[in-house]
Order: sequence, then C-alpha cells, then structure tokens
Amino acid sequence: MVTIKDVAARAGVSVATVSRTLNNQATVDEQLADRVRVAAAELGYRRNGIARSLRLQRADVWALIISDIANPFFTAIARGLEDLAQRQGFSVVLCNSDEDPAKEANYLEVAEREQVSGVVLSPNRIGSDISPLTRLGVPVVAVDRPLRAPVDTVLVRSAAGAQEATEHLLDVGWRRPACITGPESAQTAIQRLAGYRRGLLARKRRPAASLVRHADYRADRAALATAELLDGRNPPDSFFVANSEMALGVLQELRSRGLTVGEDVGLVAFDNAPWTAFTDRPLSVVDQPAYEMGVLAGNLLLSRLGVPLSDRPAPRVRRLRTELIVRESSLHG
Amino acid sequence: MVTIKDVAARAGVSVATVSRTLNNQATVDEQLADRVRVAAAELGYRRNGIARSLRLQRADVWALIISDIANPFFTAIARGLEDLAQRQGFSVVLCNSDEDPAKEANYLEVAEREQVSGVVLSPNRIGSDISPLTRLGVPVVAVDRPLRAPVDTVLVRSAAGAQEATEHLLDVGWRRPACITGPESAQTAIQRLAGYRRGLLARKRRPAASLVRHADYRADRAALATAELLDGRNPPDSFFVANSEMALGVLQELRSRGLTVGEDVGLVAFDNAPWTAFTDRPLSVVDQPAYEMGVLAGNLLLSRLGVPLSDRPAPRVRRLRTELIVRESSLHG
DNA sequence: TTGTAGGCGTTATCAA
DNA sequence: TTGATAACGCCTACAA
Repeated sequence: MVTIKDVAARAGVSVATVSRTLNNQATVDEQLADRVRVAAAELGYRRNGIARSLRLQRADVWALIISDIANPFFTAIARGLEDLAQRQGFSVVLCNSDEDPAKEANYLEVAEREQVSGVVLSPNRIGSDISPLTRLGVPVVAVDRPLRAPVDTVLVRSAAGAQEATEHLLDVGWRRPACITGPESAQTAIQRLAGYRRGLLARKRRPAASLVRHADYRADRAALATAELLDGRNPPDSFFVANSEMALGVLQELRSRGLTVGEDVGLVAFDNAPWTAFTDRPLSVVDQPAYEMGVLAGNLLLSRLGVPLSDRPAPRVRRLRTELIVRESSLHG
Repeated sequence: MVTIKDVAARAGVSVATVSRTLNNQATVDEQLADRVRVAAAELGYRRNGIARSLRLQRADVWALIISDIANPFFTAIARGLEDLAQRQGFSVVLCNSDEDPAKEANYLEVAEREQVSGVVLSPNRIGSDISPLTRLGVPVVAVDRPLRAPVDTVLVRSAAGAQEATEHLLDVGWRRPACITGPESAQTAIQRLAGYRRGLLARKRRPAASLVRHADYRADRAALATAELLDGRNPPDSFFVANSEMALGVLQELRSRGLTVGEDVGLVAFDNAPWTAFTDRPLSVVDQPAYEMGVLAGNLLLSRLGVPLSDRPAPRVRRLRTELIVRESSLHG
C-alpha cells in the first residue's frame, strides 16, 4: 500500500505537506504542491479512508437503512438521497433491514462502528433504538415512518392522500369503496385507513367496518381480502388499496372473477410503481414524492453535520404532499 | 466514546487483556474475562470498527455495487448475497452505480478506501477498472455481466433461456416471433438475441433482421420498437422480449392497438418480476435465479478470503440455468 | 510556509 | 497468563 509517507519521500517533503496538499489547504507553496501531486500520481497513491476516519472520528459516508430494498418506493428514496450526497461529497451505503428488527439493529451497529457521518432510516418499529448513534452525535433522519426518539423526520401526508383518493372514487360515481390497508402495526397503514374514513365522511357516507381489511401490505393477503369483501353481504363496488403490492393481489382476484377495473369495479392504489401505468387498465394511483423525500432527508442530515450537539436545532418533522394521478382504473363504467 | 482503555481501567487489567477477552481468545483467565465483560457492559463499550480495521487492514464488510437498484433482478441478488454474508459474520453495503460509469468508479474507490474485504460487482462495462482492488488482494466477483479482468464470475445462461423461450413460442403455434433485446453494448442483450436466433434455427425458421430490435432495456423504447415491428411489411405474430421493463412497453403498445396477449399475440419476456404474474394475461417469463446468484457470488468471495494471493485458485466462471415459466401470455389463441 | 511529533482505538509481538 | 508497547495511516497542533 502506498502511504503519504511514500509520497513524501518521493516528493522530498514531509508528510504534513503531503497531507495539506491532498486536502487542498491553501498554505502550501504551489511548487511543492505540484511535486506532491506528481509523486502521488506516479506512485498510484490512494488515500486510506480508514486511517483518515480514525483520526477525524468520522467518515464521509452516510448510511441509508431501508426496510425493504425490493420496494420501488424505497429505492426512489435511495436515489434522491444519493444524488444529493454525491453533490456534497458524501457516499451513501445502503443497508437492507428487510423488515427484520434484528437486521436493522445489526446495521445500526455497523453504522456506529464504521463511524458514518449520518444515518437515514426507515424504521421497522417506532421504538427502534438509535440511542447509540445519537449519543455519539451522529444525526439520524427517519423517513416514511416515525420514530419515538426525537429526530428529524420526513413523512408523507398519507391520510390526506388516502382521503383524496377516496373522495375521487365517490366523485366519479362509485358508491361503496372498500379499503384494504396494511398491518395495524404500521403507522402508514393506520394513516391511510384514517384518510379513507375521512374521505367517506366528507362525502356524507358512513364508514363501515365491514368494508375494511388489514392485509399486511402483501399481494396474496390482499387477494384474500378482496375475495372476502366481494363475497360479503353488501359487497363494495370499488377499492382504495394502501400500496401497490396489494393492488397486484386485488387485480388478480378481480380478474379471476371476470371483473374489469375501471368498468365493473373502481380502484385507486397508493404508490406510483413503474408497472402501474402499464396494466390493463392503467391504475389510478396516489403518487408519493419518494425521490424528494430522499433529497429532503439528506438536507436535514446536512443541516446538522458539523454543528455541535449543544446548538443543534430542535427535531423537525416534514410532511410531504402526495399527488393523485387519475388513470383508468378509477373510471366509472 | 468508551474505549478499551476505559474498560481496562474499570476492570483493573491491561488493554491487552480486554482486547483478548473481547475477541474470545482462549488464553484469558475466566475470572479476569468476566470482570472485563462486566466492565464493558457497565460502560456501554462498543468496539470501534475503524480502529480495528486500521490495525487489521480489513473490515468485515462486503460491498455490492449494482448497476440499477430499481431492478428487482439486482435486488434479489442483493438478498442472496446478504443472507449468506450475515451467516458468515459479514455485513453488506449496497452501492448503486445507476448504470453510470463515474458513479461506479466512485464506489469502487470507496470500497478500496474503506478496506472492505470483498466486492461483488455488476459492471457497467466489460472494461470497468478493478485493478486497484485486485492489486490490494481484495477479491472481486462479477455478477450478471462479465469483466475483461480475470475474476470469479456468476452469469446466467441467457442464450439458452432465450432459445428455450423462442422454441416455446414456435412450439405452441406462433409462426413469426420478433425479438426485442437490449443495447448492443450489453453482453446479456447480445446473448439473448443469439439465443433467439438459435431457437428459430432449431425449429427450421430463418432468422430475419427485420424482426429484431435493440431497445435499451427501457419501456418506452420497447413500445416504439413494437409499433415499428407491427407496422412493418411482414409483422410478427409474437414477441420475445429481453427484460421485464421492456415487456411493460410492449404490453402498452399492444393494448393501445386492442391486441390481447396470449390470444392475438404471443409474448415471453426475461425476468420473473413480481408484477408479471398479475398482469392480464399473466406473463410467460424466463426466470433468472437471481437469489442463488447472490449466494454463489458470496461463496466465491468466501473461498478467496484469507487465502494468500499467491495460492488462490484460478478465476472461475459459473453459469446458472434459467427456468421457463409458462403462464398465459404465450398461449396461442 | 514547512516539518516534527503525538495520538485517534485496536491488535499483536515480545517479555515478564 | 498478563502487561507494556509498537504499529496501522492519517491529520494537526506546535515549533521552527
């Protein structure tokens, strides 16, 4: 391995001068600096980030710990965060907690051990323990899901989005929208259900528990829920579905019954997943500003970096608006 | 920050003893070891991975540099790699090169700087420069795409899969399958085209250049290509599509013309993306063993770790089989 | 403006 | 079995 010592020897200067040159400190004579740069290039010197981190007590790396890497919503957040980070000279490493608290805890530890400068986390549970990080002054930003601990947070206005979707279904002529939402353990699922209820109320309908199902955010559970609803005594004529994964299951069940969405049945789903625009019929969706959430999370991180713990601003919670994209699945036949 | 020094002081032993204890070296008296563990727990000691890495000249971390984080194929590889890594005591950090050679180069540098123990890479280009890593003895495994450099490689038998798909189309009764493949710069695209040709030949058909399009692996380009093909003088009656993203575009164009897949037109696509089972009609696909590829890549990494450069085995190339999953889109009306 | 030297937290060598 | 100590590569007072 080539070290600054080797470079110093070759350039005929001290290691201090090499270090200063490589870090663009102004106090180095241009001549010397040039010699250093040449020597470094000739030797193929690469800075040892580990040694630097040990000395500086921080790495120019952010960790993004996401709960489900296969979910396009989270990968879009990753893109947003990364684009910002790159512009600011940070690298982002992604860790996939896979909705598993143990994996999440492991990556939280990795982040701590490797002295990353900041962490963006979509926590598995509201009680996820980030104290080891915050105690060290490493800023943490929660995305998509809140954390009990007082940290900067980026959420989407799930309830408002759900309400808008529900009202839309009613406004175009559907009369009995059902709601298939996520597990009761998920804040987002609860919010979306609440929004659905508010939408009904706003249009003078009585929410009925018989039209609501919790389905784990998974396709097959949603298919089951759909079957149940349709076989019920007073079946729905349309569906508000709390994520795109579940929409897949709903679509499957509807098709197996020969029901066409946007004609026999209305449908609006959360998440503007890439495939939703291409199904037959294209899905009306509630688009979440995932990319922007990543950027915003990064900015929140930035605003705390290098600021001493004592005079850091109070935690901020930002709630971003969703956008209803009306395509064909919500059309009233 | 609590260091082993603090722990040593509290336990009334030397730092050496603390280090030995924490690393489970047998040579420590049980009594002392207990005192150390108690002290460490009381103080909330956490090992500093940076310092450890500096000393050991390696980190128990692998880097997975993938070319497109939004692609379910790559995220499945990530899952496989990670599951194996976790079992072996390694953590995996994911880096998204986003098909951008500059980003890839950056993450390759990050991997080097942070002294990861191994790198799994789906290279943007066959010529991606990994020499800084290999020179340091850091094992690199290429997945999905080959590298000019001599490294362990995990590929899928793309050509065989494409051939099987094409033969299947012909066998069920389609007579003029077209091929929409990826950019000529992509090995996988070339392989899949070659397989398509072989499939035709195997069934005594003459491949026609007029039935082949290169479409960048993107949906909109594939839609265009589909339109072109359909408007041609001697239009195809079916399609072999080289990835699922493009299948989306093909589907869209077909629908806009009132054509139903599995009835008016045949279709088989590469990639068993989650949504492909749920479209109307469900897609017949060529399933790639992505998860297994991740596991295999990890095993190749493992087999080189700790083995001195001099007596490492020659690079190995593993080619995994695809599986044709026949659903409805390839049915002949 | 440049150089010397100390230390970041660990592990490993060598004596005791 | 234990402890003192020297690295690992870098940055930055401090001194010159």
